[in-house]
Amino acid sequence: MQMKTGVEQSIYAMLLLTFLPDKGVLPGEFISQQLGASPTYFQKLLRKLVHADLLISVPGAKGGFRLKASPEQIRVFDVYEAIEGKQSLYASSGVFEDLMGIQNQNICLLSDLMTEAEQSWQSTLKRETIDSIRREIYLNCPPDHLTKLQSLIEEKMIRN
Amino acid sequence: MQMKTGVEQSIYAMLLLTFLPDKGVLPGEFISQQLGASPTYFQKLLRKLVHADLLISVPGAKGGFRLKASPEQIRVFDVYEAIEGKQSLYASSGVFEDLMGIQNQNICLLSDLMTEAEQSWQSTLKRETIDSIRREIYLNCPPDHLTKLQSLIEEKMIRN
DNA sequence: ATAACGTGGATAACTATTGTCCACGATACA
DNA sequence: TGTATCGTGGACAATAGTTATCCACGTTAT
Repeated sequence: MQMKTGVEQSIYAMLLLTFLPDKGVLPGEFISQQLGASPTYFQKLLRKLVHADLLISVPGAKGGFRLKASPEQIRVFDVYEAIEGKQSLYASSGVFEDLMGIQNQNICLLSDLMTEAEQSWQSTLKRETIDSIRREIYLNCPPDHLTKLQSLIEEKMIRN
Repeated sequence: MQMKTGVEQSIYAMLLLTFLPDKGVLPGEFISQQLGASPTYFQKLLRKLVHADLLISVPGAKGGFRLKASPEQIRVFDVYEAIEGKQSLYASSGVFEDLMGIQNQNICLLSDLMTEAEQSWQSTLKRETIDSIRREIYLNCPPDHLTKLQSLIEEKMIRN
């Protein structure tokens, strides 16, 4: 199994949007260009993020996307869940439970273990936020790159 | 993303094989029947388990499969890895690193976090073994079901 | 010899993911 | 009020990954 590439792209999109000043907005096509993603499919990802209440979309000319909450409040997990959905990594088929005659009991053998494993995975993703990644960028990124990107965004963004 | 159903089936197969007495062997078709899996595809899973050194296969008439190591030595993770392969859940595309001008450095922003999350997930799967699940079965399974299954296996198995 | 079993490759069916297209509604601006 | 720009949602196509089938082959017990 592999995580969808959309999760990575979405997290990067969120990161790009942290560069936006208040009330600024970035068109979806510009974001997808920066990430080298297919524009039309990327719009679908953005809509998922809007549905998950992570982004606000502004329709019409001078429209675009903006973070709904502050970067500190957006966990990496929230983005993950918005794209991947809420289904768990493991779904018991129930065949073995049948074989063992423990259909209706709550001893799930594997399920418990898998659930615990998935919670470990998720808890790591819940610990870090978009802001904590952004801070790492500020620390490790060459300053000239940062300012270049900043000015590119200010050029392409739209104020309302 | 979803875990392959083959992982679940493989773990159940390993559990079934713990019922085998020493030097006994179970044909692949019998195992797949018990698990309600497609016989031909299930053989492929069994071969993966053989390649991963978890099972021993005996060819020829009276052939079949048997655990290679004792159940205490086989971690759930080993089965998971045998079926899913060693590729990690997340593979960085590198686009964002390019955008930020940090291509060659080892600050990986997301990668570190994802790696850590995956290790959490894996460590849970490394903690439990086929034997620890088998013990749970012995504790929670109705004794008559257990003896019925045991005698079915003794009937279908092949001694060498 | 022959029947029963595992092996590995080729290939097909199925499913999920990714990508495209288009008609539509909303908004800014001339 | 018209037009250009943008997001929306649905239908659909392309691609990739997973599951399933088939077959010719090697091995072993009888």
